Amino acid sequence: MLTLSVIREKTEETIQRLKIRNIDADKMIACVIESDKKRRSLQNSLDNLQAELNATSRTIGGLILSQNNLAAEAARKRTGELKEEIREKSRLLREAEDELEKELLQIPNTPSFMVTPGRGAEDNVEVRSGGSMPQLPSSAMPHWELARICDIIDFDLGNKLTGAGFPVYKGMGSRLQRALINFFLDENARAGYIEVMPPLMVNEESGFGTGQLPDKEGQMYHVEVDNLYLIPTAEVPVTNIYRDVILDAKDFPVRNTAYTPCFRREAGSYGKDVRGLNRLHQFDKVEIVQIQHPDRSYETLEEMVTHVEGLVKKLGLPYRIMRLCGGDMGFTSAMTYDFEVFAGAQRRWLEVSSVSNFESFQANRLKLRFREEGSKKTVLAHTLNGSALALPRVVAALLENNQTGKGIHIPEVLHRYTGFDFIPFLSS
RNA sequence: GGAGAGAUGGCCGAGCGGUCUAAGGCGCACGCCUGGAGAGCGUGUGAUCGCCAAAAGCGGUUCGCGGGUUCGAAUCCCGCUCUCUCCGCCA
Repeated sequence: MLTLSVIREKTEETIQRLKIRNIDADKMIACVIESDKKRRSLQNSLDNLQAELNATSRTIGGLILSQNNLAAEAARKRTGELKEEIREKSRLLREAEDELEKELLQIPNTPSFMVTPGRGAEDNVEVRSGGSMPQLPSSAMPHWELARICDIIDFDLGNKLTGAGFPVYKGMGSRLQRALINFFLDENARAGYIEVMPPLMVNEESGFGTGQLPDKEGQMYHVEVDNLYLIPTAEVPVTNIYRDVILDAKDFPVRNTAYTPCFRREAGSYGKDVRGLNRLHQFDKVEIVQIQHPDRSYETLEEMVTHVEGLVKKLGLPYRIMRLCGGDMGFTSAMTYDFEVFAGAQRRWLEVSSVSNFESFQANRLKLRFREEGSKKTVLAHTLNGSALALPRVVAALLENNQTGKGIHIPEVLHRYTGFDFIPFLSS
């Protein structure tokens, strides 16, 4: 949610930034300004009525004690009138507040001026790339075939237990998952991120804090009896650790990393996009989160991108880093870099990480603030997060790119975690 | 799941219809004292909204959350949430 005072004070800048998303910002912002004016005027007159009521009430006790019954009665009558007016004004104020909130919630985050305007994925900007493209024979198999003939991932079995998009990892496949999770967590810890293990379900407040609620509840699994949501990403519980928190400037940067399964309904997805590991309802991901001073959040974003790039490099995967254009960015982000790795058999780029700066958009919902040294004023912090990394597509690319006629080579950095360096095809 | 107790400022804790503008303590900040520190003494001490260009100042809200009673609620009534204790169940 954008901050009202910023919309009020930097109206033109806000509109210009929103236009990077290719949306009609003028009307949205004009509406908000109008509603805010209305709200403030109501608030002001309500405050005055309350002040008079308080003052009058305070005199009544004294008047009764001094036996001034006539004056006491008059004062009583006045408070009665005031209360009636207050009731009405409060109702109007609440309506105005609800209206304003509704309008504010519909406005996406303002992209940074560094973000390129654009409509969709075709306008994204490739920032850099690395790794070498695999040279595979035409007989190379996609990962779902490889997973089957190595017997490391069983999609049909998952289908039986739960449904499509819930694979069962077996044997070396299961071990590979664990290895990747531990590798990522260790690398993140070395870079200064403190590991946390959050709950996998969150309440409504948390869903609201990071921007999944309202409006995007269709993407989350909802446990109705207890009104809890299965997390779509560790971003939700980890960032919400800092909901309603006031930090000191010297606490920055706050860095956390967490491994969690992630649950996404992915309603409406179909076709080759969802083949094999390309899109799942449950998948594993290691997330990094930072809370940073507004002056330094973009440096931090670059630092996080470099860190994620290091992970991809160590795994030896061919990658490219895209800076998303305005039209392709998520609702809550001010700037996002996507990491894509190339899966050699499918000959497709697969997104494995998304690293974003949310500026104060989430912090405003979370009421996540900080105080400058020696200052009394609270200021909204900036939140950032990124995948480091999401597993399924990494596994897809590893399997496809490292296949030989006999099995799959495991990258060197993982050997100490897997305990093996090669997954052989089963002799049929 | 059953029974009981409770939720007060950064923390502990008093208050049980007007003097709450929330006692007292701890913590923290500043000042005095000191060669320096400590002790001691003094002063201050949250969040949030509005008025104001801003600061200062003034006003509103805030004693778990939401309603109600009352001229007036931390205090009385109703509902909800959470915590603790005991019992039950259980990895």
